[in-house]
Amino acid sequence: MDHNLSLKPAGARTAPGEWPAEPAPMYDLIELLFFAYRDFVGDADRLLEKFRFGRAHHRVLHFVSRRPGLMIAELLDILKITKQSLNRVLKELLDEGFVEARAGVDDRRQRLLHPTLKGRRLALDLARLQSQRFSRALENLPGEARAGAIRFFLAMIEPGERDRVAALVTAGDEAGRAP
Amino acid sequence: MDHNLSLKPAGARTAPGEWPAEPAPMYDLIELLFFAYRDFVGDADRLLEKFRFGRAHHRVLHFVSRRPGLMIAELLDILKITKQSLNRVLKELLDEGFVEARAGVDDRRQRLLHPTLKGRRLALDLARLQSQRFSRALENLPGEARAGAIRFFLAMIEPGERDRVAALVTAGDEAGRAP
DNA sequence: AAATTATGTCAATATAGCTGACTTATCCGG
DNA sequence: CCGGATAAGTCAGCTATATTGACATAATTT
Repeated sequence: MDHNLSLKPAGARTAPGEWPAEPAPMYDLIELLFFAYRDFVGDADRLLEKFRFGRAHHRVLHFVSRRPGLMIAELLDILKITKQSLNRVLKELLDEGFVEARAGVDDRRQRLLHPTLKGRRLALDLARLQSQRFSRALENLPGEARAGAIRFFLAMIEPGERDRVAALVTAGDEAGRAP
Repeated sequence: MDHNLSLKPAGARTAPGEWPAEPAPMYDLIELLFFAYRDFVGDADRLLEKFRFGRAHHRVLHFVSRRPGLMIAELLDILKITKQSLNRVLKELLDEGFVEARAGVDDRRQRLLHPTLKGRRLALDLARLQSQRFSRALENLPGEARAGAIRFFLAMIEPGERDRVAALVTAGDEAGRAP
């Protein structure tokens, strides 16, 4: 099971007589992340297909389920897409009853997004699929692998975004319980 | 720097009096991988934009640079796209002199793909950008983090594909040197 | 009342992928 | 040497996801 893949030091592949010894690109990490991510989203893709949804729908449904009561503007900020892009996908989720929008209480211009029961179920099924892949991956790895992966992913995120993302990820722990 | 993010055990968030105690989805890993991957590809996207190329061009250029002499069929198999999809981007890379195709020696139907000097330079620049993100991420992590990440990514890949990918990743170590 | 904000909408465009159908060139086996 | 298989290219049309720009509406703030 141990593929023993490229665990040699990354640097120092320079012809003899060259100077600053630029480290070699980390092709192993680059390629493995590419394939790992592809398989990771592939799980969800197959389930989404049955509802004629795409990845865009998944992302919206996911964050609406994780942060019920989310404003449109917040969602746009998380996803970093334009409102026109969001609208097509969101409209389909609303029309087909996976998400519902309630007018804000203190500001009635706001449309606060909530998952419906159906929406929560699909979001949970999708999250379970992806969690299963993580579980299976972690099964054969040492116990600290999960915490290590979390720290690694966080470190990969753009520093300026890191705190926002960390807040988002932990915030979801409190929300998403009360219907 | 330590965000101490969701390092609590994942399971056992069930209302009192429920039975098989299904583990809670790993929202932290799911979301962190999403954001980490987005920033990871974002680096390359910005450079590619200057050449009016997209991610599709990047993937083709990357694998052609890593495995010079690659056949079209092999490339299709790696990327898992159709030849029609490949053709558009490959044609642009050929037209603009980043990649060149040479007829196979033993089988002249084959078009063996090679990066040009220009192509190799761009591929290297892109790989360097992404490697820098890995380096910066690993800087603040323990020494075993790199090997841990490699094992984790490999474990995330679909089991049936794992050996192929491992072979691909290690194979690149031998190729990519002789022009 | 005027300006700002939150959201929605119309139109056009780009990129990246897909299916299906058909062609060309080459190779290989009988 | 012929016929089938293989490697690749091409044409047409479709979908999904995103973009920019311009404009509309309603509610809130100043």
